[in-house]
Amino acid sequence: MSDSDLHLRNQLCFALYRATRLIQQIYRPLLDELGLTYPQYLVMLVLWERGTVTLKELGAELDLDSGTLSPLVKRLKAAGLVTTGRRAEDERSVEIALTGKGRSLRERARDIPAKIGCATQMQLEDIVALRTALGELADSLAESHTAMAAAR
Amino acid sequence: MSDSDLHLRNQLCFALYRATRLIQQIYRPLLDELGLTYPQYLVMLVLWERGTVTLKELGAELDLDSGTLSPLVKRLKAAGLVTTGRRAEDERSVEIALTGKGRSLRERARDIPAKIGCATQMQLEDIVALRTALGELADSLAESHTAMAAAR
DNA sequence: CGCCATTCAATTGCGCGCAATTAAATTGTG
DNA sequence: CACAATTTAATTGCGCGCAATTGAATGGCG
Repeated sequence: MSDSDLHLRNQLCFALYRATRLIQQIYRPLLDELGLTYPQYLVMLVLWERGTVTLKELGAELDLDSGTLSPLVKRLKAAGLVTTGRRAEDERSVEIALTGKGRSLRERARDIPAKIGCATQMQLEDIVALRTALGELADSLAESHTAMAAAR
Repeated sequence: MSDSDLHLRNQLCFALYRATRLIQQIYRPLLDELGLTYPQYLVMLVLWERGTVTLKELGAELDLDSGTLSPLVKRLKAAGLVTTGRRAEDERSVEIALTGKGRSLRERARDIPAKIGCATQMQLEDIVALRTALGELADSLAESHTAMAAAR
């Protein structure tokens, strides 16, 4: 344990924070053309995979809660990309479904990953390795977090 | 280029986004004890290294602009951790300096990196490798971004 | 020197993230 | 069945991030 641990550039967390914001700046002009923000794009990715999801499932997939997702989905709805409605079997749940417009937006998003990959200047295998390492880190952090929450 | 590129879990960007938010959730209870948010903590790290910085230098270090930093510094000032003032040689610049209270807060922050390291469940060498990879990614993204901005 | 361009910070507006609260529907239990 | 506990969303409030605008100080150039 040394003082160097408190140096900004020695912190994994700052490296994550910086890389995350920089990569979102690469996405921004591409997503602007689709009229989406980055979190909205993530929601659309889930919908393009599944067609229909509940808000709760969306939250589990993205690690986000209703405080973030409710207003976000409301904006997607206002943009005509999704419809929402309570589930008949359980009226607590909200189901979110793609509209035709929402589904067709996927075509215009198709070339985004390639453009991003280009900006990273990385080999595909390095990207995959980094993604895998980050996924494992996130999983153990999620575990630590729920363990700490349970201890309270 | 296949459709799988549009799958959420195949995106490096989502792995970054998720890991960043999860690690900040580990920081939160620790920083709550110091009365800091995570971005405020980053600013304090820079100040603990340098003692005094201008807003511009702070922005260069953290990749943040005055729209984010001005109100953030105002809150640190309200908390009695820093003082601010215009530089005599150039009245456009704002200099931010630690107060005694701000400097002494460092003692209470000293054990945070170790606690975070613990939560990651990673070996130190793996953490360093990941941090290095993220730094390189961020650097090439920053380069792509300025290149694209210049093209406009 | 006079004037225009540049630099630097502050402000405004908007969309997240997230904690905390509220409200409604459902489930579990006596 | 009645009633308490749980689940699910929506809302409120606050602090970022970031684009865009504004205003003041400085630098450059004729």
